[in-house]
Amino acid sequence: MGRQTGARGEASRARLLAAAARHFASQGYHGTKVSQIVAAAGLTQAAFYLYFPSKEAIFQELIAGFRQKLKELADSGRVLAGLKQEEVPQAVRQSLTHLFAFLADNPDVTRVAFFVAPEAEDFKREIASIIVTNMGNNQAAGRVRPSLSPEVAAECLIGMVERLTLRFLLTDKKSPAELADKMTDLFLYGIVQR
Amino acid sequence: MGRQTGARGEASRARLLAAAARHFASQGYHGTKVSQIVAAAGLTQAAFYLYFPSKEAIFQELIAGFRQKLKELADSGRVLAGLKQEEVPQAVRQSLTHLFAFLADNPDVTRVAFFVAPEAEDFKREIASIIVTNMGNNQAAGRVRPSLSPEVAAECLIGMVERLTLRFLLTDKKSPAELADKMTDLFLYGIVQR
Amino acid sequence: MGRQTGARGEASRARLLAAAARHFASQGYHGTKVSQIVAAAGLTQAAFYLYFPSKEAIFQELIAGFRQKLKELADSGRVLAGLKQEEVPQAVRQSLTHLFAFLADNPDVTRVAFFVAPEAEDFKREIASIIVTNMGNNQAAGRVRPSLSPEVAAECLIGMVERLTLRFLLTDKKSPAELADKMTDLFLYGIVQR
Amino acid sequence: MGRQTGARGEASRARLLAAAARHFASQGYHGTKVSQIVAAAGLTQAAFYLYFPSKEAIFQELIAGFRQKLKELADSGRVLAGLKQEEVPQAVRQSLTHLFAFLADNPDVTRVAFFVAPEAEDFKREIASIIVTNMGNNQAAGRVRPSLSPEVAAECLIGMVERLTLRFLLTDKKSPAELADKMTDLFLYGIVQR
DNA sequence: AATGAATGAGGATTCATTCAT
DNA sequence: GATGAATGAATCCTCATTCAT
Repeated sequence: MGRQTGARGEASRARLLAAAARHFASQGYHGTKVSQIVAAAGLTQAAFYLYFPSKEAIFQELIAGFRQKLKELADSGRVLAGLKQEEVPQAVRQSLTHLFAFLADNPDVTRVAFFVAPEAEDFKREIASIIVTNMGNNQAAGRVRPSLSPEVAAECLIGMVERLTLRFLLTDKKSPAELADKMTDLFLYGIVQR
Repeated sequence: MGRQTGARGEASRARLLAAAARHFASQGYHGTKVSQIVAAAGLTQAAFYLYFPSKEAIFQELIAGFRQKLKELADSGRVLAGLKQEEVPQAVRQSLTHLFAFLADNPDVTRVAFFVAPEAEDFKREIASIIVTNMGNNQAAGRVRPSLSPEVAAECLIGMVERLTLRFLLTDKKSPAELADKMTDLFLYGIVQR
Repeated sequence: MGRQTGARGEASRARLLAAAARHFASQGYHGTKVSQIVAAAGLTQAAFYLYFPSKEAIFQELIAGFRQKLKELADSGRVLAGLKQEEVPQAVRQSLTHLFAFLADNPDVTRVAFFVAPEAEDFKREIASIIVTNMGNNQAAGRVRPSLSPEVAAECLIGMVERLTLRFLLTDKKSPAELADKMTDLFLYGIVQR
Repeated sequence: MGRQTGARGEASRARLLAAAARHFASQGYHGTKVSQIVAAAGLTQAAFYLYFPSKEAIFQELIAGFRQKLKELADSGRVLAGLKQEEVPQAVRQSLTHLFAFLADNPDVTRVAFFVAPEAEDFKREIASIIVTNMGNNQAAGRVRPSLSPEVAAECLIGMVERLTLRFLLTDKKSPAELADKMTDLFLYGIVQR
């Protein structure tokens, strides 16, 4: 809990974080016991408290960095307004690819931050409001249909990402690029054949 | 566990279920204590076990009926294939309205069954596979664009419902009809201005 | 921790209090483990928390009543000023007899409230200030030598009671009456032969 | 545990002792953590065990020297018997002045040895028995009133010193000389106006 | 139909102490 | 002369569950 410098301590700390992510992801916060985390990290319970002041603290640390990064990625839709009509799909596809790639890289933390943290809902609302702003701008720029509600569209976007991530990404069923491709197609043009 | 007949006992049982739904919805399974449920129902802890064999059991009972009903609603997209092209939007809108209305009627149980139950994921997969089938049929009937993946579209549909429910329905921000309307527009035609 | 009515619960509660007093008295607060208290009371640890919200709480409850009673007894020196000179010794003797009798009746709690509680010092200061007031009055009434400092005399009085209690009363070496008698002689007239 | 020679080690050891005294004095034995002692001494916990075999050991070392010195001071009442009646007050006053001065010089250790050590009681009994002997001699020599019990008088003396020390000396409210003066007056002549 | 009283099993956290470096 | 890292053994407290009444 202080200033460990040695590589040995750093490694133990990292093992604890990884083990915690794994367990929190699959069993939730209350379902995860400190005893399980330390067992998975090959340490004793007392050692846990050398690196984290509490179970709550390791949980928070796990999602803190993730959140920051995700907010940045959510903001990538910002640029659409400046593009030509025909460049839009490619830009959306790329943003989503980056997003999915990041999530696929951190599967456990993604689960924790998205689905198990009690603050997940607040977090998603923050993300949503970023998207709402961008969606509004894109609407004003004539890139998005005027009949749509930016608030609703933003939530739908998040909902789609959420489910696709859980269903195809974290299960290694589809690659980030493929998923981004399919989702872009649906989100931009809808399902109806015209 | 099932031979209570008197009206008094039935009422107590119902109070326990309602209290449990409220608490599970807002604090999750592990976060909800049997002591809280009985306190909210005006009974003692021992009385709880007169009506339910365990905490787990009351939880399951809470979501059982909900699941059945929801599967029926999910299947309402089945009819699309038989419709004329111009009747599709209205039919989708109506299905979603019914769905949202049902969810809005059971806000606590919706939260529990959708967001707190660990089996929620399995349940959603069941729902998804129903939708996949219907989506495939609609695609074959030329109602749905052939480039779309039914699996992906089904998950997206669920994700949208999920987020909109959580965000606008359970918070009384939008009516079932309004939400169905906006979502239909987006899901059928996408966001892009053509 | 709620409203137990039954005689059974009341008895368990009383056993816990008695056991706690015994252990706190001989081993101090930190030295006493909840496990020891419940073992002595013939209960399990969980039962402890049926009656007291915490170890700290049972400790406080133990000394609360004791303090109140003791403050009353400390104030009994008040009446001296109205007495004739030759009645003073008898009055002091009687006050001390009552005091010692009370302490002897509650040996464990006396030890706890006087010697193990961290707030014991504050408590003694309260007692001291009551005595200081009375001592001052008695001085003004010509019953107490003017050269004495009431503050110092009050503390000395407390110190004497403390040591005599610990040494002779709680060990059953002297009766309250005998102790009061000897202490009165010393406190009133000092040790010097004239 | 005793072969440190260097000045550096000696200084660390001294810092540990001083820090321990401070903490034991204000928080008691169980309330003081080894981690607090070493933090106050600017060392790590492992270093503690370079100088002391255990927490208990540093505690004992702290009070050992103090006890020896105090027993000598307690014995200073011995000489009264040889004095003329009019020299007695001055001699008592001087003894007490020395005693109080010593205590004031070692405030932390005084608190520890007098009020926190569990063996403090045994120690005080030793002191008491020295005083009893001297008091008996002084009684036989006609310096002390024959009606007094030496045992009781000795305990009262200790009780007075205890409280006055805690209340006025360790709080810097009165000087050793002043305290000795007031206490002598009271102890020799009592409170009653004749 | 319900309660007062109790429990077993565990859960997070703390602390004195150790040891390789 | 000192440290980083780790541990074993407790400790307080919680909770779902039981049972005699």
